[in-house]
Amino acid sequence: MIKIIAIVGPTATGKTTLSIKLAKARCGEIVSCDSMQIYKGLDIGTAKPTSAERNDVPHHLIGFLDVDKDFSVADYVSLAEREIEEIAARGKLPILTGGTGLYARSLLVGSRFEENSRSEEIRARLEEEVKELGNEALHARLAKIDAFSSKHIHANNTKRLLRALEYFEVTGEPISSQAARTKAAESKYTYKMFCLTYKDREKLYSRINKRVDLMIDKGLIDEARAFHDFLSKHKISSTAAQAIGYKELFPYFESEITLDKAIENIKQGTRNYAKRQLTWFRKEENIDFICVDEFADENEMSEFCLEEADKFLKAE
RNA sequence: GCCUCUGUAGCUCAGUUGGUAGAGCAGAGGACUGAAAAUCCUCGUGUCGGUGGUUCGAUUCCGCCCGGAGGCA
Repeated sequence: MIKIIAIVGPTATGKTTLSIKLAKARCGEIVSCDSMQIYKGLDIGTAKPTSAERNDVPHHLIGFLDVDKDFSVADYVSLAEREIEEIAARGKLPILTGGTGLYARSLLVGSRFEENSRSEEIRARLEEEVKELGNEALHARLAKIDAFSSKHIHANNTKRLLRALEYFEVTGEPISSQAARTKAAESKYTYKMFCLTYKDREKLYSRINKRVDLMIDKGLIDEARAFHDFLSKHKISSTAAQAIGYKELFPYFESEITLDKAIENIKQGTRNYAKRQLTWFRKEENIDFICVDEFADENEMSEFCLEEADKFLKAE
C-alpha cells in the first residue's frame, strides 16, 4: 500500500516550508490539498508556494484551473489519486500539503463519490423553491424521503439541505445511504497526518494578521482587482470568488468600504477560517498535532517532524 | 463660561412609562461527502460612568462630580 505523509493545519502555520523540507530530505513530491490554490492567477492571496519553491520540489494540483471553472471534492479526489499513483510509480514519496480538511480526509480515508449525482437544473430549481417556500418547507420534504439526513442537516443550512434533496432526486436514493456506503469503503493508503498549530491561539492570530499585511505589500490588491474586473466583465460568480483575501476587497473596489476596512475584514475572515480548520482537524484520525510555538525554532520543529515521519515510513 | 446630546458585555448599540438588562460583531466550542477559504449550530452577570437623594425598591426620576461629542459666546 502506498504510504503518504500529510501536512495539514490552519493557515499561516508554515505548512509549505515544512513540506518542502520533508520532500527534499526524503525524496518526496508535494500534492497540494487546498481548494483555492488550484486556481490560476490567485497566487498571493492563496499563499501559493513561490516559483522558486516549486522549482526546488515538484508540486502538483496548484494553479491548473481557470478561475471561472467550478470544482468539487469529487474532482479533487480523482485528480489527487492519479497524482499519488504516478508519484509512487516514480519511487517517490507523496506528501500531501494543505488546509482543506474535507479534501484531505476524503482522499485519505477513501471516500467514494457517486458518478452521476448532480444536476444543475434540479439544483437551480431547488434554489428557486427555497426562496419561495422557505427552508422549513424543504426540510420537511427531506424528512419524508430521508429521515436520517433531516436529523443531521439543520434546516438553516441551505447548502446541505439542497444537496440532500438534489441527491435524492437525481439518484433516487437518500444521501445518507451513500454516506453509509462510503464509510464502509477502505482507504487506498497508509497515511500519517501532521497538523501544524499553535499552543497559544493569540500567536496564531497575530501571525495571520502579519501575513495579511505581507500579502498587501506583495501586491494582493492588484491581483484581486484583476480578478474582480474579470468576474464583473464576464458576469460570473465562481467558486474562486469565495476565496478569502479577494472577496473582502471587492466592496472596496466598488467604493462601498475603505481599504483599511477591507484589510481588516481579510484578517478577520482568515482568523475565523483558521478556527474552523482546527475544529475539523481535531477529530481526524492518524494525526499528530505539532505546536510550532513549543519549539525553539523552525529547524528544531522540522527535525522533529522528520524523525516522526521516518518512524512511520519505516514501520511494517 | 453657558446650552444641548451622551457615558449599558471586549467593540457598536438597543432597552427598562422605577421591580438589577439584550442584539449584532468579536471570542469559545461544535457539525459538515459534490460551492468546503463555503455553509450551518450552541454559548451573553455586565459595580447599566461615579456619588448623594427620593422610593419598599433606581441602571431607569432628581442633584452634584468625572469623562466624551456638538452648538453658542
